[in-house]
Amino acid sequence: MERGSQNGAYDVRVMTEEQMELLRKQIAVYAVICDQLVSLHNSLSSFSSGTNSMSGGYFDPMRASSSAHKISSRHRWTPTSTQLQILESIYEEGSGTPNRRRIREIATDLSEHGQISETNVYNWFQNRRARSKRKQPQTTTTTDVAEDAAVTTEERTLCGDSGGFESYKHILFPSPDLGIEHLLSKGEISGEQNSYI
Amino acid sequence: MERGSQNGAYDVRVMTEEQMELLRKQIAVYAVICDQLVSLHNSLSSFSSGTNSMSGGYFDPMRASSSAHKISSRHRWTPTSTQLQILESIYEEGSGTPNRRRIREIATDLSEHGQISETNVYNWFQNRRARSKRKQPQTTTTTDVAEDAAVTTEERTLCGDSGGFESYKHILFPSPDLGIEHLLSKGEISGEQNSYI
DNA sequence: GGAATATGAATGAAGG
DNA sequence: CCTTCATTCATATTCC
Repeated sequence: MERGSQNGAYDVRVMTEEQMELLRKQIAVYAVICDQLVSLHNSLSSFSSGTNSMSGGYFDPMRASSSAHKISSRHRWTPTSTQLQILESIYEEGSGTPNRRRIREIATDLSEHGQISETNVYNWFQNRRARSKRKQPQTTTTTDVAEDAAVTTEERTLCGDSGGFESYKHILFPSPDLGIEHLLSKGEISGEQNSYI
Repeated sequence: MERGSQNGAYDVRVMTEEQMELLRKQIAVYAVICDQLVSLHNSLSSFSSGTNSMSGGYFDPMRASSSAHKISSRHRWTPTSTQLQILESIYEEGSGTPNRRRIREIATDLSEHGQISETNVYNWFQNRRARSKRKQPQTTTTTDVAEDAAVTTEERTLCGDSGGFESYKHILFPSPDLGIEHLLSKGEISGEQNSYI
């Protein structure tokens, strides 16, 4: 890493005051964003549930951050976040079937970011493709259910669409990096708060 | 090709289910980010000010973030009693491995008694089988369990406070569109070598 | 109210 | 490729 370790023994303090300040501002920005999102979430839940109040109300933290994920992880390989990002990128690139050569490349590349083997990469692509393909054949035109709320079935299920979010690259939300000055503009942000810290 | 392209028929709803799901995911992502930021903030304040941590007045992270974990939650399908009975019957029937066609049949059949998808049926059989298999050999010897006890849950290293701010190395500020899947899937934000700064 | 349990769902890996 | 299994996670429920 480029973060100067050549400092010698003194690695304790790695941030300057300005950096610290910057960090605080960023924290504040995220706090604002989060606040807005909470509001949004609230409106969203009340909106989506519509007739059937209970089911639409809660959402899925989906293993967001609760488990610290064991260190040893003896059996199953689990891609690190960096690896996952890279893999997703490659997958998105469209080069549908990475051949053996490509697999090897990718594995070598990813090994920079954590333990990985070619088999892992291979399996990952296999599974990824299969999962994408296995979109639910039941067309998700579930819009009709809303009117029919008379039935006592409290479970307005959402069907198992899950997993098919390979195309979420286009997101509706602004990147915090972009929104930062806008959100904080009232303050006096000096112009160099761009890159993290 | 024909996969759900006829969505256009229903335009009353501005968001499709997928978009909604996407939004939920993003909200969850921001929740995670915000949570990390709060931790970071805490470390920061306790470090720098020491005397008066709250006075800085940068913002109050408002515990919303901790609750933000709960912010989203996707509803989980639950079979109705009728559905469960039918499923059990089919399972008992001995046709142990319902293939794709069978699954589809069952799903169609069960949809008469409540919302259900093929994936639900599939998962149900998978889980049912696995659980049956595990229950059986459980009766006898339990002597072997202790062999590899080294891997307990290991406290969450997420907030390695101690020194305070140097722990920011483990906190990254992912761009939401990039970090979405790994944040949502594993939440292993800490401990990995994420390159930033 | 928190631990223990049951269970739906996600996913890496194996087999064919 | 496709299917299946094993493992793990997250949530809902229940019990103390």
